Amino acid sequence: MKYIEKLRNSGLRPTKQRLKICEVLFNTEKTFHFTINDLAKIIKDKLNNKISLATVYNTVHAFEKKGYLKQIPLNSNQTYFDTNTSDHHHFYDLTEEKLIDLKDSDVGPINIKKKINGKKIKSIEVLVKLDN
Amino acid sequence: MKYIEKLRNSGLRPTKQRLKICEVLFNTEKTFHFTINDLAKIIKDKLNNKISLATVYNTVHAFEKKGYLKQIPLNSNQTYFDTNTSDHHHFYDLTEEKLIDLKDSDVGPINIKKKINGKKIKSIEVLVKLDN
DNA sequence: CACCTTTTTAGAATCATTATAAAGTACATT
DNA sequence: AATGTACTTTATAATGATTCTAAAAAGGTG
Repeated sequence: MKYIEKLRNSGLRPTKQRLKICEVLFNTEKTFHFTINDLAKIIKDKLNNKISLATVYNTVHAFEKKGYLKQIPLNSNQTYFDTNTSDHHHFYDLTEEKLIDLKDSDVGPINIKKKINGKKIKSIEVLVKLDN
Repeated sequence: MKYIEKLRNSGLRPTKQRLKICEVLFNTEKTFHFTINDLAKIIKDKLNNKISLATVYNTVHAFEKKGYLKQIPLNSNQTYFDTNTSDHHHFYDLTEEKLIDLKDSDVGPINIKKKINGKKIKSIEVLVKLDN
């Protein structure tokens, strides 16, 4: 399995649960956005494979810490994650409550002129809200 | 009182509670960021004036709907609001968990090249995360 | 296999937010 | 000023996402 090494190299034991979650998250052509509940639902319904909700939370947070997932800043009662960890931005369709990827080139360069003493820029994220 | 008209014009009855919250939010030189709990605490501790938490929630949401407040997209367990409703962006200091305003001119023009059929851009928000 | 550490798990706990429904208030009309 | 009605406030309960707990299970090393 191709994810065993990836996990070991990150200092995470390749457990059945983590490998299964890797399959769901990373074994696809396209990247996608999801909430913890989305993910738990996919595992239960599509894969007929019960993983405890606590484990799904633990794993997603572990993957995020390792840089395999990104949180998307958004005002929602649920936290959204993105399997696309490259620099890019989002449309958020307020009517349909759906996220849409914006390629970096769709936004053009962003140049932050202000500097804060002793602080480094870790990420720049643009959220474009859409209406009808 | 200067807020009575403002409220009436928005179709909101100028109740004691709403006027008090207006004082806290809008009767200051500088704009600021806050959570519901911050606001409830200010009312209770600094103003010795108990307003039910439900009312604080209702009022803040009413003000947001009328455009007097903006939500700040951020991954946090609490919702952050901004009394500055003009176009501007934010630094988020991950270490101190603090928001810092970025003037529009600190960021430079943002030109979204991609269009979505039948959708209008309602807002563009940039979040710059800071590290040590 | 034996040992030790990490991980999983079910269920409880937490905490922000929303819903409920009863009491209070604003305000237009008389 | 009294009345009626719709809007507000309030305390409290309900909801729902997330985190905690501590016991059982699994991974990995010798």
